Amino acid sequence: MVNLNPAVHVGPTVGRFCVFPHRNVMQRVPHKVSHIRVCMFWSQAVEGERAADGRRTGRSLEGPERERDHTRSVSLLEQKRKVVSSSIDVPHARKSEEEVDMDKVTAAMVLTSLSTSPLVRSPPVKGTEGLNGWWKDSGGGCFTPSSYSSSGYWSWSGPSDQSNPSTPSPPLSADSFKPFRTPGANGPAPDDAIDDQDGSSLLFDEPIPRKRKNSMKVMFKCLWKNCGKVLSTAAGIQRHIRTIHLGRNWDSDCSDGEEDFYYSEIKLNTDSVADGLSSLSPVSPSVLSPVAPPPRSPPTTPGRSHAHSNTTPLSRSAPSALYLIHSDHAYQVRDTPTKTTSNSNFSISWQSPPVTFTGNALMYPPMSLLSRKSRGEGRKCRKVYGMENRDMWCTACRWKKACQRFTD
DNA sequence: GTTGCCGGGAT
DNA sequence: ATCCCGGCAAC
Ligand SMILES: [Zn+2]
Repeated sequence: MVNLNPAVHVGPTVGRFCVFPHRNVMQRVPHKVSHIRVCMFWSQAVEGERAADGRRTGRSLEGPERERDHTRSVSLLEQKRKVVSSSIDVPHARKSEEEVDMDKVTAAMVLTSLSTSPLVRSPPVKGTEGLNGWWKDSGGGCFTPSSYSSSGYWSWSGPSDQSNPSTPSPPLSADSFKPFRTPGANGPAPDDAIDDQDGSSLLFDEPIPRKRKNSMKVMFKCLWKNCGKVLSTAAGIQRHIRTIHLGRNWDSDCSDGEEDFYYSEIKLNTDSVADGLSSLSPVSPSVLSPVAPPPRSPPTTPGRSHAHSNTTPLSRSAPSALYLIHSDHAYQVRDTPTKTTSNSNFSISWQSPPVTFTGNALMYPPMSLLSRKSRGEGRKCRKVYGMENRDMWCTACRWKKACQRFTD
């Protein structure tokens, strides 16, 4: 369509040479209606929730003449959210009673955490919709049994090695799931990485039941006046409070949770292992290792100048971005130098970032606001080659992803 | 206004 | 997996 006949106005002498974009001009035909069915990851039982939305993208040339017609987005978001909550306990099959129960509990917890907007822990999402951002993330992370493998990055792939692509996620989801789980829940699950002793996962009153990074040592401090005892396990501190201060009986059985109010979690930053390489271990190390070998905490991201330096050692995706940048260029059609990083599938944990926040009440605000990622200032393919040579751009640029040719 | 690119949709 | 785009923040 749109023939743009090259403005070959035959000049007096020569036809003016003109480069014009003949890129895949007719690539996207205006097409049909797409039902936006928001199929959440594990529940797609949404019916009646569809919006027909004729959205065509006639893209005839470059930029400015694309047309859009409908506005959705907000309502869409709304919908999604609804989906989540409405189908929150759509279990699959019959289960034993306990399990069903467990599901409910889980569901309840999820709901709870959805509705109580997280106070601190402002994830680096947009200012406007912190909650949404958060919600999205946890959605991906928590609810999917085998979430969305390529969770973070739009392209990842080890050309040759690559264990199967769907593996990476499990630890991930499992991990993020943790907070929402009831201690005994998974029956035989040998879970419990260091950080979550049975007792502690019960405390949801605390704003953030989130995953902890491991360079932190978490302690629990009794807040009872004049006490100030510090124990290393939640169970311990609970017991302490129950017995010493509340005068309850010793066996934990029915902890009505009251003691939760009297202790607080503090984290000691034992961050010493710096080694950057160790982090190559495929999945987020914290989850796998039972003993939480402090993998490393990148307080500052070495590579990219702008980084999203987040003071907390649990910084957001910075580190991963780091190796991603150099290691996965699979999509890169040309200039693919080599593909460093021998193997080790990096499946990046990626989703954890928003989840990170560690502390709770005690956490003083070192700086809740991290600088937003600044734009890399170097010019990129787009600028260099210009719109009209779009097919000289690197693939990433063409896809509006982070440029891989001119990395900063 | 433009540029870089994240998040996510479509295929 | 690949391609594309909406939209946003940084310019
Ligand atoms: Zn590029």
